[in-house]
Amino acid sequence: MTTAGTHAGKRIACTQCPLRKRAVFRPFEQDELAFISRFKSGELSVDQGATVLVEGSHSAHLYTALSGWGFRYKLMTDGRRQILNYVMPGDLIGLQGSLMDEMSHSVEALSPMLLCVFERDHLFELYRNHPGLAYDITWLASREEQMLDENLLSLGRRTAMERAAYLIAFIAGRAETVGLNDSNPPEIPITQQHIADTLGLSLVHTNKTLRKLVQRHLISWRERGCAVRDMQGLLDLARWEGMKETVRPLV
Amino acid sequence: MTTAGTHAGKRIACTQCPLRKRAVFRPFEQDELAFISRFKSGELSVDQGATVLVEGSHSAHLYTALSGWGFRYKLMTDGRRQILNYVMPGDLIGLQGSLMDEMSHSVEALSPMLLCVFERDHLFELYRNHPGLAYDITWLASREEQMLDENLLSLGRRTAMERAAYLIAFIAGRAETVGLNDSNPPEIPITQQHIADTLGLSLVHTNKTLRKLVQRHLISWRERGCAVRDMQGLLDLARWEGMKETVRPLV
DNA sequence: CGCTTACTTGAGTCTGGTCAAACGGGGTGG
DNA sequence: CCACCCCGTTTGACCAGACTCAAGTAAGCG
Repeated sequence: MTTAGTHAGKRIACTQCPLRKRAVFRPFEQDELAFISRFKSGELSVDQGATVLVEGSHSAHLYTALSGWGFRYKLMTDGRRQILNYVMPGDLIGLQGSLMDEMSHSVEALSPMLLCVFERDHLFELYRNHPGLAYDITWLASREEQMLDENLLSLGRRTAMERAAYLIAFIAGRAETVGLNDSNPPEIPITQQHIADTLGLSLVHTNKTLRKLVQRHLISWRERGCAVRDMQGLLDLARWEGMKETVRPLV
Repeated sequence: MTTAGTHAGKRIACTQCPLRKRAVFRPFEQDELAFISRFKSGELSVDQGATVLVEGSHSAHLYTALSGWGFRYKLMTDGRRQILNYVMPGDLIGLQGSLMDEMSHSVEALSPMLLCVFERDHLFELYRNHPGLAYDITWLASREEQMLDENLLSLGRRTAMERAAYLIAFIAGRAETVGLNDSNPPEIPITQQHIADTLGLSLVHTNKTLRKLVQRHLISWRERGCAVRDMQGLLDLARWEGMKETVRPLV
């Protein structure tokens, strides 16, 4: 819940960024890369469980996840927690804190994470001098909105089983496109409590639901890890078409 | 469900826009207004119940609501409907259709609506020549995200009563800041089915829940209309702080 | 070895869902 | 003018999915 991370100078130059080599990310122009490189003020490395951004704060930074897993969530005053979405490499976080006065959600690391740090003060300069990048940022915000719409549909209209199937297919699908499959089979480093807090279900009922998915050979579960065994089965069960992941920008 | 609307030339010049006079909207520079005026390609007037944008389409337009009420929603193939958010004057809609390949949700009018029409093809020009406006568009997208986060928390973690209270307070609060209170007391032109589809509840249970809110004198209800009678009571019941509505751009 | 974290499982309860029916007002065709 | 219908709302009876409470297991760690 607490814990910090280590700031460090730039270790990786943006031009060398390994993430950028992936096919999902659109190729950037030379001058765009140069600007981003200047825009980048450092790297932040955080431990599993560390809080990267906190609700209510007015963060001076904007981050792009480079590696690892995290999640965005909100808390109610009485402690109820709702996980809003998961953070994976290539995702931009903290935009709200930069644009509006303060963050309206928190972000926590699910695994060790490496983040690229940008100064919010330079954001407007980006808008002024690099319309293409500005457009990209809007595009990323719009994509986040799309994911939230999808999650909202799920919470509102799917049954527990459908929701669980949807969620796991959703996370696994995203993870795959950004190469979060270090282990084989690729595993999602998550706790049943996280799933419960995402689906809007109790821990106990989540457990029973996941158990059924395991029995149907759709997924497998081991402590703090979930792996997809039958993606199509999950999609069918959730009555979901899957996300159309298109080429996208990496700021 | 079907129905069209009438396109019309510009009736109102952006400089004369009555919405813009409201205190919630930040004052624009002369040149910004001039650009927006050129960017605006017309007005669209739609009837109650008309579909403004449809999921899966690749719209050539982008709209700003000028007057009236609407809502964004998604459908599952088997007909389940989830309302994602409500559209009120000043809201920008159709951005997804402009940035991404296609809309991932539909928009329907709850009342007659007047919309300002922009050409998606000119959007990039806006980014190129008016970084301030580009920034504003991102800001609006970010605000939408904030509202979705809030709705997600509600669906996931609030009880039926809390959800209903939250929703009505949320809508009424937003409506007030943009002056959607033609009638007195201001009424939300909505059906219990809409509420149910927003809250993720059945129609029957929604009815019973609303009935309780009426009995507690928190709201009043008449056919197709809901009015807040005790805003603080609703906020307390929902354990919600309300939205901090700050000055915002109107594109 | 004892403690903690994460996952399991069972029993009983309750919130919210489904089914069915009815009401009231507005509109329409006869 | 009246009968009829439709839409939105209301209510009751019954059912089930999800919640809470309570325990227990298994793995990891100091």
